[in-house]
Amino acid sequence: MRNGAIPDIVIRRLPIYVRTLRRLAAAGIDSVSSEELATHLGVTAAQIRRDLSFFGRFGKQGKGYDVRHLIEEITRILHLDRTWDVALVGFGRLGQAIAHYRGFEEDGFRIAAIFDHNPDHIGQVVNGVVVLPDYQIESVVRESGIKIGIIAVPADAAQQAADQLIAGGVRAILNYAPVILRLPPGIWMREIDPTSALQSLTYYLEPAPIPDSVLSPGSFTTSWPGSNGGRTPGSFRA
Amino acid sequence: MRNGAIPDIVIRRLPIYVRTLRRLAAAGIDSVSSEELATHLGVTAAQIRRDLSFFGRFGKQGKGYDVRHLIEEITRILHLDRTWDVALVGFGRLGQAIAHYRGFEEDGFRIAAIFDHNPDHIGQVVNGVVVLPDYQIESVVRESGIKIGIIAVPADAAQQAADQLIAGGVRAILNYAPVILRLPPGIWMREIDPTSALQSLTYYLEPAPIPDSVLSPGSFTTSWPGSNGGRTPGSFRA
DNA sequence: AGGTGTGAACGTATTCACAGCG
DNA sequence: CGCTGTGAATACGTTCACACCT
Repeated sequence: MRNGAIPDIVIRRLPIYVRTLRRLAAAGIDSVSSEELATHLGVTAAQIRRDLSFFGRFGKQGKGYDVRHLIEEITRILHLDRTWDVALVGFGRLGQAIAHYRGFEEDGFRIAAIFDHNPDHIGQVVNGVVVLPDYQIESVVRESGIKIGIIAVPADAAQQAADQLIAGGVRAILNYAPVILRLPPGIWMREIDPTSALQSLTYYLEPAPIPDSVLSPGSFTTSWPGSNGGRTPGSFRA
Repeated sequence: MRNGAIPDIVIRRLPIYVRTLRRLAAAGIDSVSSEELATHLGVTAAQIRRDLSFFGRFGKQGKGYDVRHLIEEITRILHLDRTWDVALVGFGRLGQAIAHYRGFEEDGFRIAAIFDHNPDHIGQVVNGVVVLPDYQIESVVRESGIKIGIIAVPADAAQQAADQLIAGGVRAILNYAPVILRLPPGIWMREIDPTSALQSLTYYLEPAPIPDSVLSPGSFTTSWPGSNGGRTPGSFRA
């Protein structure tokens, strides 16, 4: 069991561990070794053992980890043993898609407030939540004790949305806008940026379209080596 | 100018550099020092200089970088000086949101083929593109020479979607499904995973809702220190 | 002077390899 | 014996600091 600050990169892997462990549990598996779990995750066994060792000693020597127990532990570490209210700013196409997405709810996040600038959107109702004008962000967020915000507004409105959320007491932000947000210390943020993901992937593609000649689909579709075979970054690094 | 393989993490930063440089260009700025650019980006000047040095010597001593020229160079490095056709698999709520998203188009990506399993979706038309049955993925992707795929299907269908895309010649995948894809060597992938982003953010929040007493909003909303002040990970690390 | 490009130093993350426990 | 937990070794990424160029 380590002490001191835990690296953020370790924290970011924990949700994936939980997700995988849940699938194992659902498949009726109640014990895994770090080696088995590593295979499912596409990482090394040493990494899993080291990551978990930051928080405690959850394994049994010679046996492995109890799946259900490990799920509970990580769930507790991440504070996922409760439902979190979230404020969504932006109810354009993207915001509406997010508001209707059932996945968040299943994983313990509830969109408890929605804000937009456009009068046409204000007053609409999603899952019992009314879209409010954006000038109410600070007060509503503070009064409802919301600590998590999702930003789904155009780039030029994102910084202001962040400022208002933070003024209302939000301390964690999921940002879908393609801008770099300036955040005060103590505020945590993750970015969702599909466009730059695509724009970095093209680096690895041939500049010109290949004149569909020698396209050998053999050897490919079959099974294949462990995690990180031929220099494609594994699931996590990406 | 370095040689050999360039770290993927450097590649992933380049699109953000371009985005920021474009904003500067639009603001009529035609020259920046690494220091100025670093301020805009929330990273260190040394990192920018080092990153760029992997590809060439684009700066002028005592002057900085020519904005327009640097945009061109990075655009060329990333192969963004053309339009890329993309295959979208999945036309449920998420897939439809992606299909309608104008942002990709603006940045040089064209959704040129759409596939789904659900007969109700097949035959629908978006921007002149017909939704095709998923068993046609491999052949259509191969015949149209598409190298980039977007996966927006449920978790349990994602691996098969990936396999079919790859069988058709796709070499880069943007995966929205919450599963770890097994990919053969030579295939590149990025994940879009809002749920686990949220689930890792909650680690940093108090487990119990704070009884809204001392919520000092002072000192906050104002301006603040350089990039990475008080231990919130900067824009990039996140 | 002003700012790049880069060796060297540093810090962080991953992997090795094994002592020790059940 | 099998597998964890962890020091030690290694690999990787970032930052420092300065020679050098314009």
